[in-house]
This record gives sequence, C-alpha cells and structure tokens, in this order.
Amino acid sequence: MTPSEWSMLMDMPPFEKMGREAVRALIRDRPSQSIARGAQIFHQGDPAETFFVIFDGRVKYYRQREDGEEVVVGIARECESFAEMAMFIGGRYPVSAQAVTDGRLIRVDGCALRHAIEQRPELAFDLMAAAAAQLHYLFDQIEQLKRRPTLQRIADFLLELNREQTGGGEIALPYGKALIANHLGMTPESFSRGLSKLRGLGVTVERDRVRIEDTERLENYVND
Amino acid sequence: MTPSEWSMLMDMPPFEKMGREAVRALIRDRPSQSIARGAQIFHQGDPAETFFVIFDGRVKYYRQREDGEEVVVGIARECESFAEMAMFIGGRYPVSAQAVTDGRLIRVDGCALRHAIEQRPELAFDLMAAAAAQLHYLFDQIEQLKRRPTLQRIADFLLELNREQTGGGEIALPYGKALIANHLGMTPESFSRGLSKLRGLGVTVERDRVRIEDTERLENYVND
DNA sequence: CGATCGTTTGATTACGTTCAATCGTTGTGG
DNA sequence: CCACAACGATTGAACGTAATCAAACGATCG
Repeated sequence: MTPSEWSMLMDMPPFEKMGREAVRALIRDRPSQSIARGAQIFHQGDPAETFFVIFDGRVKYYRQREDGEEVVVGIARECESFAEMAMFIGGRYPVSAQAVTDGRLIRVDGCALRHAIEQRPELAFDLMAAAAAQLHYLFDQIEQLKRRPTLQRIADFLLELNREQTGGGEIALPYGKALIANHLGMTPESFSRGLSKLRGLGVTVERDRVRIEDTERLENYVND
Repeated sequence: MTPSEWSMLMDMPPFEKMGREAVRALIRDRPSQSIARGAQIFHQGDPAETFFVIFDGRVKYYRQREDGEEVVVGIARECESFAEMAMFIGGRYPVSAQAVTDGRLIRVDGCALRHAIEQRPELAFDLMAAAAAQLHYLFDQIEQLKRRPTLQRIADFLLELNREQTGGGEIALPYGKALIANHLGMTPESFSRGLSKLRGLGVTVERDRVRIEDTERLENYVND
C-alpha cells in the first residue's frame, strides 16, 4: 500500500475518524491489490465478508439475470467504497461486482469493522451516511428511469460527468459506451443515436471525447 | 399508544433489543398519532429530525418534480419503519411522504436514537440491516424498470401481493390503481390494459379484488 | 338526480428496441 | 508489413410497446 493510498484512505469516512493505528489494525494483513479490467470481484449471492475501497479504476455492480443478461445498477470510482452494507443483511452480496478498468483496491474485513464500531459507535454514523447517500442516488435513478426519456438521461449523464471532471465542457467518457448505455437503462444503439441527436444542441463526439459547446444550453434543455 | 401498538413496536428491530424502558425513554412525550388519507407527513427537503414507525395504514414516498408530477419510489405498510436513514445525510429528507390510507404511526426522535446507539452500538447494526434491505429492494426495482415489460411487472406485483396476503390467489389491492401504476412505473391506462391482458392467464379483476386462478402458471409466465 | 372522481376503453402517435448490415480501430499471424 | 479476424460503435429499416389524447363508463357522494 503506497503512501498516497494511505492518505486517500485516511481522508475517507469512516477511516479518518479512526486514527492511523486503528485503521492499520483493521486492514492488517491485507495489502491493496491490483485488479485487471474484467476481473470479477464478487458474485451476487457470495457470502459478504468484506467491503471494498477503490484507490484507482472503476467497478461496476450489476445484477445477473437468469437469461444471462446483466443489469448495471451502479458504477463506483476511485476514492469510493462499495458493498459496505452487504455485510449487514443475510451476509450475501445482493449484486455482482466486476472491474471495468484496470485498478487498485483494498478489501476491508467486515468483522473487524463491526468490532471497531462496537468500540467507537460514532463510526456507525459514517456508514449510515454512506448508506443514505446510496439510497438517495438510487431514488434519483428510479425517478430518471421512470419519467425521463433517453435523450434527457444521456444529457444528464454528460453534464454530471462534466461536473466531476474539468467542468469546462471537455469530457472523457470513463468507460465503454455499451456499459454507459446499460447504466442508463438503454441499448447501445439508443445511446449512440442519442449522442447524435445531441449534436443539435452543441455536443460533439469523437471517439471517447465529448465536447459540450454551451453547458447552459444543455442544462436548460434537460430542465425544460 | 395502545398495548397492541406497544407490542408491535417491541417486536421490531431495533426496538426489541433495547428493552421497554429504553424505548419508553426514546419516544417519551410523543404519542402515536392518527393520520388521514392524503395527509402530508413530510416534504422532500424538510429537515429530517425524526423517522417513523407505521402501526396501521400505508404511506407512499415519492419525489416531486419541478413540473409538479410525482414519482413514487416506495410504499411502506404497517409494521414497517421508514426514513430511518434520512437523518444521517445532510439532515434532509430526500423524498416526500404522504399517507395513502387512514392509519396510525409514531415519530421517533433522531437525536434520541443517536444517543441510544452511542450507548449501545449493536443497535446500529439493526439500522444498517434495514438500510441494506432497502438498498436491496431498490436494486430490484431498478432491474425491473430497466429490463421488464409492463405485463411482467404487473404480474410480479400481483404475485408479491398474493404472497403477502392469503397466498390463496385471492388478492385485495391495497390502494388505488393509479398509485399502483405510478409505483410500477407506468400510466394508469397501461396498468388497466395490462390487467386485461392477464385475463388470458387466469387473472380476473373486479373492482379492487383480484383473483389468480393458477398461481403456478402466472409464476412461470413471469420467469419465462 | 347530477357532479365528481377513478377506471376503462379506443385511436393515434412516438419512442425505443430489435435485427441486420456497415464501418473503423485494434490486434494477430502469416 | 499487410491481410484478416475480432470487437466496439454506428447506421438503417421495421416492429412493438407504452404514452398520449380523448371519450365513455361506473361508483360514490352530496
């Protein structure tokens, strides 16, 4: 685990409140590990004994349907943790997780975390805040899926990416378009066509680079 | 608060682990209250100082859009708590809540709950389990919205209701069809037409009574 | 009885999916 | 180095599903 990974970890709730020694005890013998694109991190239904902190890369979590189709329900990025809550219900992961880029992450043992909480109950609040944020995010997603057409979902997604990145209208799509489409709840074809239509509102796409001419315009199209 | 309400409360996590005295302290001066159909319980964006336990009736929670349209993201029923997590993120409710039937519920003060957790950290695990269950439920919903046509969503809903109720194929729809339609992410018209189509699979509808001739058949239609 | 609300039914439209073909890039082996 | 697969993305045509708009129906209530 590199010094930068340490500092990343120590800036995150709930670790920042624990102090260096406690965190060291928490993750003791588990070093951070490199993960290759496509690597399976866990499967839906696996016993959930750990959760994860991503130092680098992206991880999709998704449900696997009987017919083999995947439905993406979220994508986590560096500096985020995920599956924190799985350990508290039936001890099984409710989704599968797979790396969509090369990256690095660390596993945190769930039992150790429980012990830490029992000793310092305040830590529970951080976890609950994370859960609440996740719930909030899913509410958003449901609202979008229910009442927003594909074009607006795409525009929303681009604007959100823009906010996360430079904010200057120059966007790099962080993963393949098929995955984005799945994430947004549409087919790759619809996503592609949607991007084309957005040309009419000052959006140009080339490869995985997207350029928004006028952020304002797109925003108020989205909030029409 | 009636004795039956007390026993309902004392059978629920996290209260059952707290003991009668602690629970009494937790809800001290707040009696349970009757709620009329249509009563607003809280609005999206309101400061979240309490959460709720429903003794009787149903409560929808939903997002309010700028254009005034409502998008239902969940419906809670008797013997369930809701909004437990809202207090841990920004202190604002992320959704609005409204009673869809007459009913009774009780407010539980968030600060008092926090103190209870600080004294008995195990309680946090119950809350986290509730959050995890909620997350699980929302994952399900997203999967359904993304990949299931209206007919299957309707059939799923009926089968789920059947499981909750008698299990014998006789179902009473617990609230208006327009609300069910919204909950399932479709228009009332589509819901109505869907019910009609299900006649072909042995489902008869009359008023708010639904009868499933052959549960098996419907189930394996859903899981085709 | 007439008014209102919720539900149903009908006709039409629009949207997004599906199926299929093409294009462009990347990577591989001859 | 080039030819050729393999993959991801795009484009096109046709279809199907659900939304929309509009009207009728039925129950409940004053």
